[in-house]
Amino acid sequence: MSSKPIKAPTMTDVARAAGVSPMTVSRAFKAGTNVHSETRRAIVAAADQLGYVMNSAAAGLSSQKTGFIAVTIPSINNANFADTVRGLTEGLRESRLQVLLAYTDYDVNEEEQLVRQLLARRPEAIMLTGGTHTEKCRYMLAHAGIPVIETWDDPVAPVDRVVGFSNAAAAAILVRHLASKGRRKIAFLGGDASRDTRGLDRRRGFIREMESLSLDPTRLVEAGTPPISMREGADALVRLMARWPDTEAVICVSDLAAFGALTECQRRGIPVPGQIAIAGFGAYEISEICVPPITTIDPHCRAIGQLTAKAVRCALGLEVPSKMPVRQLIEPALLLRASTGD
Amino acid sequence: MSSKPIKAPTMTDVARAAGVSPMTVSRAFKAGTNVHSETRRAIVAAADQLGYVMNSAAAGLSSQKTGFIAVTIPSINNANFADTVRGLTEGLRESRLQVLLAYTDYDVNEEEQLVRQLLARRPEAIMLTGGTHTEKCRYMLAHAGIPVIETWDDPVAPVDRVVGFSNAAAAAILVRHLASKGRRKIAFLGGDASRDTRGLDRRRGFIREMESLSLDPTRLVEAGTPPISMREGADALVRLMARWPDTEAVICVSDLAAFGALTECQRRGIPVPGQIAIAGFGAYEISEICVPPITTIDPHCRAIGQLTAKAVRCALGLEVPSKMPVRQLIEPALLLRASTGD
DNA sequence: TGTCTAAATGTTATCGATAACATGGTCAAT
DNA sequence: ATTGACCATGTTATCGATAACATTTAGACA
Repeated sequence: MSSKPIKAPTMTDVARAAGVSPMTVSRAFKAGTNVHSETRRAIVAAADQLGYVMNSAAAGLSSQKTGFIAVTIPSINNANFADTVRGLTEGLRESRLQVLLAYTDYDVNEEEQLVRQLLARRPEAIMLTGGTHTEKCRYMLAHAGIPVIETWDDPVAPVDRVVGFSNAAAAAILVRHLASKGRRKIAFLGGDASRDTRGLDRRRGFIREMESLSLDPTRLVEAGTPPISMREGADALVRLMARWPDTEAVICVSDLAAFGALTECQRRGIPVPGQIAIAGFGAYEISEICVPPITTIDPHCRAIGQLTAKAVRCALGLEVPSKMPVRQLIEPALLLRASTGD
Repeated sequence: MSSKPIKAPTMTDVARAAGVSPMTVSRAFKAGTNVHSETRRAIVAAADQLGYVMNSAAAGLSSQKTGFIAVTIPSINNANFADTVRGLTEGLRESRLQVLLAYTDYDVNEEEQLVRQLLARRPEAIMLTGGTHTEKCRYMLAHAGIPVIETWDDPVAPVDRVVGFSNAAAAAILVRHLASKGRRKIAFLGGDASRDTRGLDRRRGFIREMESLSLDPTRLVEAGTPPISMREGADALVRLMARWPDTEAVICVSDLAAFGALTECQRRGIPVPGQIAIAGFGAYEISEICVPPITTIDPHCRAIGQLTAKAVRCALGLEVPSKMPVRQLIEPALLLRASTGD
């Protein structure tokens, strides 16, 4: 069936079948146009009969409106980014804009390719996860002539608009909390340095805050290539305890790594939080439901998506008043759980 | 910056800047064409300088090749579908095809909308998750004139090609295994009936196999609207034990629900697998790493994606020999773990 | 009745690229 | 010198829709 390339019907075909001009068909498919109800009915009938599906590439070319916004996320298998996309989709539902998704695999070079491909389809705006890009990528974005929204970060030199938070500050919150509970030998468990700039920012925030509290900031364990899996979190905990057996707390780059570390403690009979406290990042469901539940940071993923939607609407003039700060920062929340003795 | 709608440069702009005709620019960007190396260099330089990005809508219109395939998945936050997409992407890397992703939220009406929007962009093939669609959706797919691949299912009346497995048979495998271990009072924990047809198929397979073993197939707990969260799995376990306190095993529609149920047992001091055995579905990482690890079914997600890629290449004649069965069934694997006493 | 307005529809040009064909050069073989 | 093959490039028509303008018709109102 698929092997016969029966050419898909065009608007002209529908027009002929309905006995009108192509322009009338075009209007019939667009809301808010003056087409006689009977004519419209005949056109819709003809279209259904032919199995007609509009060619939106042609429509976009002609009208210069493609009706979608592009979104890059690091991974399609991440509850945090999924929530952000959900918030974005919700916030755009009322408008005529769809979301076109692509994932970068936590790689800025992959991102550059992707951004090129996405911009080639002429989105009306683009949302990026993170504020670190290749030079070429920044240049393309800046010259695309559309609103660009960087999220999940607080970039020093934003391309355009920002909806995010400081990953470094979020890590610092955890450090301060653990220190306030009397834990002094605190480790950071994260991915290796080449990718996942948000994870790197968290590590940077960890180091800075440890220093400012006059604590040793060198207990850093590399768990592998981001995204860090639960297994990698577990393995890294083994290395951590081998090298620094007296560690009193570990801050993990994500809840998934934290959960992996927790399970390893369970397998080894290390009491949590008795001997070691564990904290994660992201407020994933697992951190709430596991036993014991894990202290974490909630970055308000969905709100990021919703605010991004608003930023897009403002930038495109779909919202009145169309004023809104170009840089929107969200305050992450600390969720205290049993894994840190709370 | 984004507020000034500086029109993006076109191929004609690049041509002018490089002192050649637009056609030469077009050729310069296409591999395997004869363009003098110096000319090409000048064109690329001009394009970079202008921040030129090709308009692939126009290119697709003209060449009748859009260079992408459409993919619908139920959710962007699911490791199983993510793995399938990854396998697909890998399998398509060598070809000129990109993947365009959209998610249905486990809703066939949403899927219909989505399929219409995707077909409107004229993909060269489309992959769907599941074999259940609205009538209109099937009609559109059948008339799109492109290869259609239904996955993650074994549909009775496929639209075109299939790469999948029987969800019912997979559930039956679990039933047989638990029965063979002497468990007779087995429950099924799944989502309510209106959505997620793959989950429904698993339940159907559970009931049929229980009946054929002369066991009571009526211990069915509804955990909420798919996708079932860990929390919903935990809550459902509470209801299950309230209603049928003597239950000896529970098969969950996914590993996430199974893990939720497991944590609830831990909170309530119910021994697993001592009092109750727990099995999941999907071979998610969590089922392997949690304590105790959970018995599950591995549907070979990535292989589904890879085979789909191959099916696409065959259907489009990119592969020699371009012969391949139209219906590819994969055998899910049973992974035995401690949660069922293995 | 005549004039005006709005609704309903058609006509033409255009969006940005590429296919198909046309053209002018270079170089080797005859 | 002639032929032909091939390379490099230009020209024209076209993909499928829509914007902008043109036209026709029906009804409202003076």
